[in-house]
Amino acid sequence: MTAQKWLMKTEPTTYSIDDLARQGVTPWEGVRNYQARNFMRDSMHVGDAVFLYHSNTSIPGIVGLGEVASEAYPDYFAWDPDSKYWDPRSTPENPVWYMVDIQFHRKLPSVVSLHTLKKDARLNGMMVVQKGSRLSVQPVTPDDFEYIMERYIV
DNA sequence: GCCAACGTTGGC
DNA sequence: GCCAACGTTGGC
Repeated sequence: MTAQKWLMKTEPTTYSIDDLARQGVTPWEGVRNYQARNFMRDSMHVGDAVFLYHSNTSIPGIVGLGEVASEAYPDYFAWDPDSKYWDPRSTPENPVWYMVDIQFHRKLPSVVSLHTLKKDARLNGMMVVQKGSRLSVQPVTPDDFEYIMERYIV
């Protein structure tokens, strides 16, 4: 079975592709949605390829490539009252939220915009182009991933 | 800044 | 268990 592929959103004002480029690898903390958590905890594995996506910005779209660098482990930011990701329901004994480490591969020379993805009929099954799609961690089919790589990413 | 879509919460 | 109210996401 081939490795799963993913799309992970981030708001560039919070954590951008440039921040990731600088850090190289980072814990992907702050995911507070059960479906997204389940994908990370149950289906992600080291080595899975990731599209890094900027949301809530002038040109939303895929801005870089990365890789899952750890299996899921508890998001310890949830235990820190000083963190904006604090959630008192989560404890070290009973973690509610999980995260993975993400390894930077490269920043794209130009954004593969959401607009571009939406225009391409070949991609109209993709989760991110669906109206109202808010999931910040999404699976991408190997077909769609490969197609985007070949068609839009040199 | 607006607002549609969605997820969560809590009263009943 | 239903569903209205509320909060958040994120495109535009």
